[in-house]
Amino acid sequence: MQGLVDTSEQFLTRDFLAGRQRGSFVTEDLQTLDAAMGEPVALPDGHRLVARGDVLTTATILLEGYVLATIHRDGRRFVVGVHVPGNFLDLHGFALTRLDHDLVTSGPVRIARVSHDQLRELTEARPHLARALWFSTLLDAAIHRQWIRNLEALDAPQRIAHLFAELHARLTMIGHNVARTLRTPFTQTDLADMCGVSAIHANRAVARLRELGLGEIRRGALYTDRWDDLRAYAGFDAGYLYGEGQPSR
Amino acid sequence: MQGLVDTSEQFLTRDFLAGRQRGSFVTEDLQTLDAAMGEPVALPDGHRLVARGDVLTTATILLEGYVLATIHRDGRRFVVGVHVPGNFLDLHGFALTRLDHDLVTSGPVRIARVSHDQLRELTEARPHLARALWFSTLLDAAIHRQWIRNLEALDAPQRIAHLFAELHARLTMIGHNVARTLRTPFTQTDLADMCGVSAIHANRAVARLRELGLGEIRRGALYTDRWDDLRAYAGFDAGYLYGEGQPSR
DNA sequence: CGAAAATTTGACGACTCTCAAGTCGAGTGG
DNA sequence: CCACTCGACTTGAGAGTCGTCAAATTTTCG
Repeated sequence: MQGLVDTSEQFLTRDFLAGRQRGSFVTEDLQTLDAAMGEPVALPDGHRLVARGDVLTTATILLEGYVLATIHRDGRRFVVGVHVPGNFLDLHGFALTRLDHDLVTSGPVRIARVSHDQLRELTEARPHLARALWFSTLLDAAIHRQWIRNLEALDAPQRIAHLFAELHARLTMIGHNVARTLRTPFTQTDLADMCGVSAIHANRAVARLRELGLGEIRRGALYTDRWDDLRAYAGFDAGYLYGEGQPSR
Repeated sequence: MQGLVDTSEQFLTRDFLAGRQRGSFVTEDLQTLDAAMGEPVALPDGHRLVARGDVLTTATILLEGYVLATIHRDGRRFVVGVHVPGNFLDLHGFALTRLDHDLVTSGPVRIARVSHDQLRELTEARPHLARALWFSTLLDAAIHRQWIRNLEALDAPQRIAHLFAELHARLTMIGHNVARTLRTPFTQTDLADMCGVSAIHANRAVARLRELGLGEIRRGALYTDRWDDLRAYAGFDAGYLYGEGQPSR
């Protein structure tokens, strides 16, 4: 039934900027980038791809799975970002040399790498590609800003709802089917660290969403058929994701 | 006494990436960028330079003063970033076309603009300049990540302390003298909106810092001679600002 | 001086944290 | 198949942080 024709690895960059207005970014740029990438690599859960302060010489694209950006302090972990397939994980390190955070897999993951040297050549030869790569890092920044707003504006149940609403939108952009079930490898502790609350309180927040009938979260998966209500509850507005639909207002 | 020789406007980009490892970014690039910029413009307090969703055709550098990045929701304002002189305010709009947030002056401000068209020419002709501009937006993102961590990890007094510690570091990089007094135009309501707490609670947090002897905040200005203690209290680590000193760990 | 804005204080309730204990679930060895 | 075990999840209680409402005080500025 499946596997007769496997196109999933035909283009490593298939999901890169998928669902976005790629603008003057042409197929040829994508193919060139694709050709520069190394072989896909599989990594297990909990693998640290990059540590804060490491000097980077390659950039990594996420093909499958989830990766968390974390900052540690006094033994506690704080999650400052989530990557989904199609994201360059450490492209910030191309210009910054080092990252200010760790990158850790959440669940099994597949990635592919491209060297900074090749990236430098490609970007100098292809302005559109350079623009697209820049664009993708600005997208990260826009998501960061939304997370800041969420932490400033929302309580715990709303933050968790917003997180899943965002993942729903981002995964939809890359063609995942998340109509009624959004599966993730996240434990409630992971959710807590992403939302800036204690694990115990995250549990109560999950219970609250269940009470409200907005969704049921079990072992990382959110089951719901009320996405609109969930989004409204979280104050979710997809503008900041710069999807190819309408502008942000 | 003043004004005999005014060098402050000789280079509009004087503070751009000042204090950072500008790397292969050469003086010639700076001068070229400088030449492309329009005349400086003065703006009053509370002026909105850019509204969320506006289609941008220019980029703006901040010459003097402070500008807040804000997101609004249900009539409430949330501050997601602060700009100091030398920052490009809306460079994200160069690749994104629109911004996901508003940019509003806090106190009197001076800016200068450069058109996207000129910027496009410059960046395509000068890879180093393109890299430097990209770098500066990644710096914004790194600051965003730190703010996320702060909101996740710190209580109100610590958040305010961290904010001033960050401003101290950023202003020092561009040569401001903030040895014992850091002046800002921020009201306690501004501080509250930056830290994700109510204005009343921000007031209590300010009082707490005074009680602890870490500093006195009056009309936006922080008076202290205990910067080290303030930084320790806030868990401040300058690595994320990518100053030209040491790496982030 | 007088109006408006900013700051301060008090009271009470809501949200969230920590400590402690108990339950559930998947995988292991007998 | 059952007992065991470890991690994840759940629940309860008490305390700390923070939000809101209300009102007083101080500062700014026309």
